[in-house]
Amino acid sequence: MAKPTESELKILQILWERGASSVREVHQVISQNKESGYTTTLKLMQIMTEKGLTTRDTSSKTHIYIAHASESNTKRDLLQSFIFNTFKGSAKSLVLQALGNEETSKEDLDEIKSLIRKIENQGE
Amino acid sequence: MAKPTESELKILQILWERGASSVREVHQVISQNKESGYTTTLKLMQIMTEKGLTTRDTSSKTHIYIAHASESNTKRDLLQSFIFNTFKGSAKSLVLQALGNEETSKEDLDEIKSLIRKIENQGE
DNA sequence: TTGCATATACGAACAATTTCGTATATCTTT
DNA sequence: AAAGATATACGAAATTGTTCGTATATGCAA
Repeated sequence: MAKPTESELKILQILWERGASSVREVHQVISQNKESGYTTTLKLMQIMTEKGLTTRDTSSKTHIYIAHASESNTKRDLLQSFIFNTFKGSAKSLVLQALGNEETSKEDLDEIKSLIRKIENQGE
Repeated sequence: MAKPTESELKILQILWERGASSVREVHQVISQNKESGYTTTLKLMQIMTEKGLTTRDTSSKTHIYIAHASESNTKRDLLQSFIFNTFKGSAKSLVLQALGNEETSKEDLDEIKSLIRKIENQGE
């Protein structure tokens, strides 16, 4: 699956969240944060379909688009290459930086600890 | 500080690691992984200087470049916007994904746990 | 059935990034 | 001092991504 650009990712996120949607629906969500033309969104979604990032149902006048790239795979790949480019491939560096930077709530920390425990116990 | 592009980041990483370097030195490192012309690297480093990402000592024929963007700030900013774009701003999601994806060594997990403990004790 | 609202198709402008060729200056060696 | 090696400067092509205008088709309402 091709790596989505930043704009394409935004559209994928909307499709993942809303499920199958028309261009107008997607464009409405985008317009909430950013001024942009309707045909810009249309064109992007057409390109995404060419790339295989989305598929669409063209049986009625209003085409309905569906994310074809899965959320988990896409995020995994993007994270992978981000770690490679920015942290020389070290997931640990990334995690330490991320936890160090932000205010992380007690609940979030608990969740992370719980995952670590699970990983640690896998070898048994 | 302007956000570096992917190529610029690669150069910054080299400067962070090697310290002050000439264009040729940087280009030699880049050439190990990827075929590319010398003047390409030169041009990039000139642009980076315009942007303020690097400074240079032009007192001798061979200019010596120095990273001006700090490693920690740059990585923090890049991580910030990556989390925003890809994980809707949730550092927790990113960490869970990163730990889930990769084989993380026992030592790395210990280090992460230790940081978590430190964060947890900060409020006391 | 005519006209208005709304859709898609598609070329092309624009912008940002990357790449490189060529001109020219500066050392170093003979 | 001349020649060769090595540097920078800089314009511009090539590439990739984003944005939009305009043409045209389709459905709906009066």
